[in-house]
Amino acid sequence: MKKKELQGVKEIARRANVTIATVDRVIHNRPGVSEKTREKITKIIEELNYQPNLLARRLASGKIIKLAVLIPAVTAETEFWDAPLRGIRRAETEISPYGLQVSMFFFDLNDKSSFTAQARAILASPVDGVVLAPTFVAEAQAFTEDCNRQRIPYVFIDTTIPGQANLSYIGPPLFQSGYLAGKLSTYALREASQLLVVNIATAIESYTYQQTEAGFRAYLADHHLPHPVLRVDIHQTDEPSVFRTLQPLFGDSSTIDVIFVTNSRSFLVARFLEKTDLPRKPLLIGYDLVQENAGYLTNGLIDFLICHQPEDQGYRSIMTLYQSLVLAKPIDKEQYMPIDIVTRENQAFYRN
Amino acid sequence: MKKKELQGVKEIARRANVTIATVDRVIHNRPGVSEKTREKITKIIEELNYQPNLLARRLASGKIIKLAVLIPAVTAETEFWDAPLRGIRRAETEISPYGLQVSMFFFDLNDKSSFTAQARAILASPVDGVVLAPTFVAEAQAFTEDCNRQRIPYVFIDTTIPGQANLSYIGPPLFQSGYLAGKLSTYALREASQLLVVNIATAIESYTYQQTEAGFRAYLADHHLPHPVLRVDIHQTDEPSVFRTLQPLFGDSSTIDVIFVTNSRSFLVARFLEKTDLPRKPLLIGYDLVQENAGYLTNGLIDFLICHQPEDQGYRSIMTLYQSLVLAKPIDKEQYMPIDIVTRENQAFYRN
DNA sequence: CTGAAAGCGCTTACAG
DNA sequence: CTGAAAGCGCTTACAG
Repeated sequence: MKKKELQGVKEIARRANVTIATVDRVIHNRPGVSEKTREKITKIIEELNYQPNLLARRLASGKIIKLAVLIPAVTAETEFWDAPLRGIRRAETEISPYGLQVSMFFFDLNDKSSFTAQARAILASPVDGVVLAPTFVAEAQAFTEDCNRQRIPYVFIDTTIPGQANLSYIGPPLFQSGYLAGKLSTYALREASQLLVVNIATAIESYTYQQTEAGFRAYLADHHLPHPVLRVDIHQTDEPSVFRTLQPLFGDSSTIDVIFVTNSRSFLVARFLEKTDLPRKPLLIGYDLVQENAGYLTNGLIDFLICHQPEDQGYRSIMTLYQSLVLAKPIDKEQYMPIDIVTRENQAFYRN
Repeated sequence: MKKKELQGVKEIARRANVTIATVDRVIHNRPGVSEKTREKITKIIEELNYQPNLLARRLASGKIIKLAVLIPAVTAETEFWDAPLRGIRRAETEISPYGLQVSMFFFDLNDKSSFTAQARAILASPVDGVVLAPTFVAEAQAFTEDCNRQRIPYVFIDTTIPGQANLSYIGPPLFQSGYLAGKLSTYALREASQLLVVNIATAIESYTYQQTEAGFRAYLADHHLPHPVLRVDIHQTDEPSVFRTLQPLFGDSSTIDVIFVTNSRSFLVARFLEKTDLPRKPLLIGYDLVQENAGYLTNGLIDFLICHQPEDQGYRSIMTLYQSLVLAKPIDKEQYMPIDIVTRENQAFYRN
């Protein structure tokens, strides 16, 4: 009577007096097992506190899990998206040995129809999970409805749409991010100061900008700061458009001491400041350590960049699907990124 | 003639007209293979751009890889170490399915001999890799020499010793961290201001404090700020000792407008400020979002906490060994953490 | 409803 | 110096 110490399904099978095939059926809730043996096996599984060996599982099932990613293409103007892309690639190399595969689909931030076309391409072939930036609200909703119908889980990255069935949102806490910008503003406030909020984007209606600005104003209100807040929306992202809009605001008697740019295009404002002769440089707060911003941070025209670890956002978006699909872990619906303050002094060590 | 598409070692073996055992020998550079077949197999491996299946490898070799961690015990006074510990635990659960095992060894920050005793305990049983905080220089060196001799790789966390054979250092860039503190100081500087650097620790001689203070002073020098910098070393970390030392510095005519505490014990200074009636609260800059500091950040007695993602330091230390030992990846000798600025406004989202 | 067998891509003795 | 075989802990048809 030698009882070898068996492991896993074998040990369960031995104790239950069945074969491992039956054990496997119970583990995966597959039909074709009598209630009696199902109960017996379930009990043993609990007794043993059985944890499946994931390596063996992935090795045995030849299946490849397919993930798709739908984000803006990286251009000179939208360099921001390079960082999430890097994070996605890093996650991919990390999990590809375990039988996962990631396909990229890029859309044009200036063209809603490109989003729809790419979304369609994703659903044209089999896919087990999706990461997307739901920049265009209506188009994104049409897509997620299809996903819901086909029971394909999806994760929002960088932007969110409230009230969706997304597995998770991975991105900044927008309101609080603007709130911090409000705080940073105070370092430059004098009695007569005015503040200026600048939105430079083609999709100004975005939930993102509203939330961010609301947070910014909330800080000032909470601290009873009476300084007026101006705001300009610049719909075209080219340099002439930006200059044309800003010039009238910075006359000789301008008291704008703080400029808050609500996205990564603060370098356009810095460029304006660079070419304009002002008696006193306003404090300039922007978003994201993209290359052009980095230069202006170094030379002092931009004072603060608020960042939300874009590389990590990309990484986490993939890993979240991995954890849900492969490890069956529960997932937090909101995964807020930290609100990082990047200055000239710490920028070299920032993980972008 | 049906040629099935074989994978991995099988395909290599088929092409080389040998068995997979021989292929395995070549892959692992084991002896007992004729030069001729070794060459033939090596060539095929290159042609195929063969990537071993790590799952299969770990599954087949029953071996368990053992890691040991040597860090300070978490106490009320050294709560900082709770965060790296959490990161280590997170990494452990992530990699334990792949046959890794982590053992913890804690030493007492007030007792060098406890470090040595724990170091000895680590080497008493088989171990494949070590993470350690080399707080006590001489003791740590004695230990790492043993590791060198036994060819056990080790990673430094949070603190480093220059010129060692450590696989990697994972922690803050100290000088630059102090430099940033210098920058933050300037928000409170008036013409007559003095600045105060406070070291509160039992091991004042540490390389860490020297570097940090050097960076702090360097910022002021680089920007031609003529304000005097005082410095006090407080060797005992109890409240009375701290109060006794600080009191004389904050007389009625004190012009100290900035206090920079070089480690996580800024809450002790905050407590002093809380109980002392000063005409004008100095700007207080400290390190690490430990609980006691968090409270003073919220109520405004501490203005800035500089943090270096301690949880992530722990996580990375283990993952670095994993990547080296299991995936045979090359490792950066310096893995500098970002220099994060935590304020009342963004503290809720900080990943500590 | 249950089982016997092959196989995932490797490693590990052991035999010759 | 090389090979034949068993096995790691699972999954997947297929048979009954």
